[in-house]
Amino acid sequence: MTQPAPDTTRHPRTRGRPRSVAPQQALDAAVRLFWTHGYDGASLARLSRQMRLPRASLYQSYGDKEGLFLAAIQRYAETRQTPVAQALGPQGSLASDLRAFLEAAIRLATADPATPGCLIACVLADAAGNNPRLRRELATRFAALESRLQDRLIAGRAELPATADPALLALLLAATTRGLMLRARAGAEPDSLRDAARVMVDLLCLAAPPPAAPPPAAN
Amino acid sequence: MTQPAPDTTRHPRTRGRPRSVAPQQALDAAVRLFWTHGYDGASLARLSRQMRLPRASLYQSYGDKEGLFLAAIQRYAETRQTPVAQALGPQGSLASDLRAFLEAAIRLATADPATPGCLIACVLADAAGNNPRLRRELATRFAALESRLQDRLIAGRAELPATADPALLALLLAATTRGLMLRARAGAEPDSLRDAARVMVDLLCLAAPPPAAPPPAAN
DNA sequence: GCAGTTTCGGACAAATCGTTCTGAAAATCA
DNA sequence: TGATTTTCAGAACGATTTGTCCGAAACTGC
Repeated sequence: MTQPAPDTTRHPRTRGRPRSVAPQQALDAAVRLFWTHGYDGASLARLSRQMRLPRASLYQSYGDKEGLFLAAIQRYAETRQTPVAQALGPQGSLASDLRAFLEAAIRLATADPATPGCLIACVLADAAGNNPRLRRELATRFAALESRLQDRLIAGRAELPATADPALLALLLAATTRGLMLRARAGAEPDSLRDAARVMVDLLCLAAPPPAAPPPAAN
Repeated sequence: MTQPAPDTTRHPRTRGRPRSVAPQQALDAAVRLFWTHGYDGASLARLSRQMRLPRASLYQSYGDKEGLFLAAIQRYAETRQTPVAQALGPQGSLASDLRAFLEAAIRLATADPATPGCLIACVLADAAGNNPRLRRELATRFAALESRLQDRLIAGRAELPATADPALLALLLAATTRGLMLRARAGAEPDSLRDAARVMVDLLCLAAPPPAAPPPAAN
């Protein structure tokens, strides 16, 4: 009654009554709600309302609240986190790629005042305190980002001090990134975060004397 | 009945029935519970049990759950955060003081497997998502640490690059510290965090050519 | 010993939580 | 059209939540 059934799924046709809202669109609403209110703070009543799905459908699709949360995390990772990681390239110098990465992370954490910080670093991290399954999910997500950073650092190790340990630097960079996003959740000026991020990259890359072959993109 | 009333307060004498447990001791239990389970995850039933105080006494003393949480945050700041900040000295070189500070922070976040991470950076940060009062509390706590770091950096600016901005470096260092503690909550090896912290200090202080007067403590 | 005062201890109330159930609605297949 | 299948829409469930209440207990001052 609310919607004239706008197609919802791309799959040719299913048997029963069509869903009134596309699953991805519903998940986006769940992402926003968890992002804003946290795992415990987002109640099924509000989730059902914002997602425009009856509670029964939520349990049918995701099993329980934890399953819905994990699906929202997955959706967030695909639509929000992956683009940030892709800013790492490689497409420019290591320094410029790192700058682009941190810039994208800060933009993600400060774009919408209603969803400050990072869903994974701020919300999942807290919810993982109790729940072993969520804790494993968090560890996996953290390790994935660190692995991605490490790969980029190895690819650009010519622009790093010779003694640098890519694994350690990746852990450090990931921690700093999350710390900046956490600071955004507490309400920091995006520009000050940007400045701090630039300092971080300068510290990392200016510590290395420019090797024989200077990187393509100077700034 | 449970306890033979072990004095509880230092104040000479109050009128009515003495509290069965010292307020600070009770708050320590609240700190542990919030630290482990988060704000929403720590129910009044468990808090009352672990603190060995009836719920009525909790509401008498702290008004509501939020007030109790803020009191626990205050207690945590006094007993856990302040010692970490005091490691900043100044008592040695800037590099060694920063190393001591980060080491203390990492130790705090990894000492007890039951209370991983930082109560402020991990738990309060999440709870601040909704609550304006908690959000202001978080911003205040964050700013306090950054101010303390900035003071130490200014005091040791001779050991920093001349172009360094202490305010920005303080923001960056605080973010990195919180990111490392967040990583600890997700379950990281303390030693790898320590190594990353050392890299951070090296990046910061080795970027500066040693000035005329070398710092007292070399390493 | 007798008021006065404060906390204890546990029950209680109202609301909200996650979860399940039921019947009507809306589509496909035959 | 009629049978089948899936979702919608919302009520209902038991458990748990925060917050309150009240009599008994334990202390001080007189």
